[in-house]
Amino acid sequence: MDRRVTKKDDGTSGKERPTLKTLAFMTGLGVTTVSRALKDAPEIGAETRRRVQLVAKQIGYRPNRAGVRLRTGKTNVISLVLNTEHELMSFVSDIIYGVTEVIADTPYHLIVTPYSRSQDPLDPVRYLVETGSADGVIISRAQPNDPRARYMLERGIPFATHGRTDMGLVHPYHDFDNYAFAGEAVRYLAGRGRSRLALVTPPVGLTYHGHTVNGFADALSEVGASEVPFNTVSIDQSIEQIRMRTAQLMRRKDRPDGFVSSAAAATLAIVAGIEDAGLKLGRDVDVVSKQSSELLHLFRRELLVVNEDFRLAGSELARAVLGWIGGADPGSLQSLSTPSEVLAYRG
Amino acid sequence: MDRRVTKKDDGTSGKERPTLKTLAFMTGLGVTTVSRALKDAPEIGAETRRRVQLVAKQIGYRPNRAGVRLRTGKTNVISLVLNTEHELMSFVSDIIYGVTEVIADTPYHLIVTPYSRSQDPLDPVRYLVETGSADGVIISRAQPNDPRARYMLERGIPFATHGRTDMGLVHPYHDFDNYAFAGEAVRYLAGRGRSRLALVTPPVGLTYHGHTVNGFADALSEVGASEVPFNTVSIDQSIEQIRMRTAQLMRRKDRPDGFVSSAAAATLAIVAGIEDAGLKLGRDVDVVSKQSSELLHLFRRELLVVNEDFRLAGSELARAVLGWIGGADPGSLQSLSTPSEVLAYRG
DNA sequence: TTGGCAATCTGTAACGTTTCAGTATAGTGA
DNA sequence: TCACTATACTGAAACGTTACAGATTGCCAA
Repeated sequence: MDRRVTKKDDGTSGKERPTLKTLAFMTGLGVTTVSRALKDAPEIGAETRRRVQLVAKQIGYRPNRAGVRLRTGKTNVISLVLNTEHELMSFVSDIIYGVTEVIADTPYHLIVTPYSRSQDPLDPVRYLVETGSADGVIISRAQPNDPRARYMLERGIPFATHGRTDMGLVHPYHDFDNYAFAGEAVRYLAGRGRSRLALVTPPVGLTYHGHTVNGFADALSEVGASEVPFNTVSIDQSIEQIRMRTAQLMRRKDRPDGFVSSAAAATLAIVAGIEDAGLKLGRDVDVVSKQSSELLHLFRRELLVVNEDFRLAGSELARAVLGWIGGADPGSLQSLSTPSEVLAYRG
Repeated sequence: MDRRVTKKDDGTSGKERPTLKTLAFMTGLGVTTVSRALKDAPEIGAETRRRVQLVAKQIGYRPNRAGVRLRTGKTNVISLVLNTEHELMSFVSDIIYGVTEVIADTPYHLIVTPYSRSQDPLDPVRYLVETGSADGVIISRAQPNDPRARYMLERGIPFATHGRTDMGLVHPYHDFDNYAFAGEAVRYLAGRGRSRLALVTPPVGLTYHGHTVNGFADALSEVGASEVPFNTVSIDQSIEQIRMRTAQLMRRKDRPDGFVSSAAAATLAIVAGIEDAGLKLGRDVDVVSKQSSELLHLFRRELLVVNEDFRLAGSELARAVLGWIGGADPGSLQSLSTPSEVLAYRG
C-alpha cells in the first residue's frame, strides 16, 4: 500500500502527518538544520533553534519512530519479560504501572514479552536481542546464576533484574530485602511467644529463595526458635497443594506454631489448611506474610503482614534501565527495598 | 552513532544481522526478488521461492521492523490501553496474558499504554492514532457513548472494546454477560430464601453498569424480591469506603439479606463490613460475587461465586483486533461470554 | 588585501523494506 | 522469420531520520 498523496511531498499537503520536510518547508530551512535544531545541537543559531521548535510545537510535530529506529537503531522501547504462569497476579499489574509511570514522559514505549512454562526463559530474551526489538530489558525471577543476565551482558544490551544474581557480574537490579523480611518475621513471631516456625519459601532456584531461607535460619538461631521443616511447599505451587500440605502438617503433633509466608496467595492457602486441621489463627498459630496489596487483613484480621511494593519495583527497574541506556554506571543502578515493620491489624 | 562496519554491506560481513541484501547476495538474486519470494508472490518461480526461503530460514533472517514500518506504515503493534488507577488487578494480568497468547505466533508486539485518573481517556488513544504507533488498539471500560470508539471509527483504526458501547455504531467487542450474571445471582439468592437484595454496582458511566442494574432489576421483579438501595457504593471505590458503607447499611433494621457484588475486591470489603456490623455470612446474609481468580472461597467458604475469565477476554479481544486488521467484518468480531452457574463451596 | 577561521547552514547518502516500472528470456502463433 | 506474450527476474525510488562532508558568510589577524 502506497500512501502518497502528492508526487513529492513539499510538506504542504496538510492532512498528512508533519515530518522534518514539512518543518523545513515551513521554516525555509534545510531538513538537516531542522533536525539539529530540534535536538538543541550547538551549531544552530539560537534564534533559528527557537523558531524551529516553536513551529514544531505549533503543528504538533512528532518524530517518526520508524525513521529514527531505522537510521539510528534506537527503538525507544523497553521490554518487560514475564512468565505467563508463575508471576504473581498483583506483580504483573503493579510492576507494569510502575514502569509506565517512569517512562510516561519519555519517548519510550513498554512492550510485554511473555514466555510460558515450557519455554527456556532465555528464549524471549534471545528474541529481543537478536531482533533488536528493545533498547532495554527488564526481567523478573532472577536466579543466582542467571543465563539471561549473562547473555545480555555479553551482548551489551542494557537490562535490569527484579531480584539479584550471584555470578560476580555487576548489573542493575531492584530487590526487596527478603533476608530482612524473613528475619523480622521470625523475631516478631518469637516476640509473640512462637518458637516452632515453618517457612513457606519462594520458588527454589530463584535468588530470593536463598535470601529468605538464610534470613529465616539466622533469625531462628538468634532468637533460639526452631524450624519445622516444610520444604515440600513453595509459593508457586497451586493453592490446593499448599492447602493440603499445610493441613497435613498441622495435624501432626510436632506442628509449627508460626508460619512465615513469602506471598499473599500462598498465605490464603496456608490459612485454609490451618483451619482444615481445626486450628485457629492467632490462637494456635500465627502467620506473618508478605503482601503487595492491602487485602490480607480483610481476609483474616489475625494475619501479620509485611508490605512489598511492586509498583515501586517497576519504577526502580525502569529508572535503572533508562539510566544504563543513558550511559550511567550499571553498578550505581542497584537498589534494595527495606521491608516495613510487621503490621498487625489495627482497629 | 553510525553502526556501519563496511562501507557498503554486501551481506558478507558475517556478524551483522542478515537483511534482504544479505539474502540477495547469498542467493545471487536481486533484493526485490528475495523480498517477493519470501512473501510467496506468484511471479516468482517455484524453485527460486523455495531456495530463498530455505536460505532465509538457515541464516535466521528476520525482517527489520523499522524498515517494514517505515515503508508500509504497518507497525505490527497492538496497544492495550489501561487505566492506571481503576483497573482490577487481576484484570490487567489476565488480559495481558490472554492477548499475548493470541499474538504469540504472529509478528505482533503488545505495547501497554496507560492513562491516569486525571487524564482524559481519549488522550492515550489520540496519541496512538496521531503518532501511528499501533495497527490496532484494545480499550477497556467501555461506555454507552464512548468518545474513544467514535474517534477510532472516524480515523479508521481497528480496535476492540472490553465491554459494549451503545451508540448505534458497530465495532468489535468482547463482553461478559453481566445482565445474565446479575439475574442468575438474584435467582440464586431467591432460591435460598433471600428477598431483600442489595447490588454493588460496577462504576457508574460504564456500559456494564447498566447491564448489571437491569439484570438485577428484571430478576428482582421476576422472583418477587425487593431491592435495598445501595447506590452510594460501586466497585471502584476504596476498600475502606465500601466496608464502612456496608457496615452502616447492615446496622439498619431494613438491612438486606443478600448482596450481589460485581467484583472480588469489593466483596472482601462487603464481607468485612457485614462482620463489622456483627452479622454472619451465610446465616444473616448471603453474598454472590463475580471473581476472576479462585480466591473467594478461601476467603469465606460461605461466599457464592461466579467466575469471569479475563484471560479469555484478552484472547477474544486480540483475535477481534487482528481479525479487523486482517480485513474481516467488524460486526462479526463481537463476542459475549456467558456466566457460569453460581458456585457454592464444595468440600 | 589575503588567508584563516568560527559560526551557521545544507545536500547527499544510508538505514531495510516494498512498490513501480521496467528488462531479458523463452515460448507461441502467423 | 517476425511480432507478441507470459514468465521470471531486476534497479531505482521512496518512506523519515541522522551522520558526514561540505558550503557560505562574516570577521579578524597578518
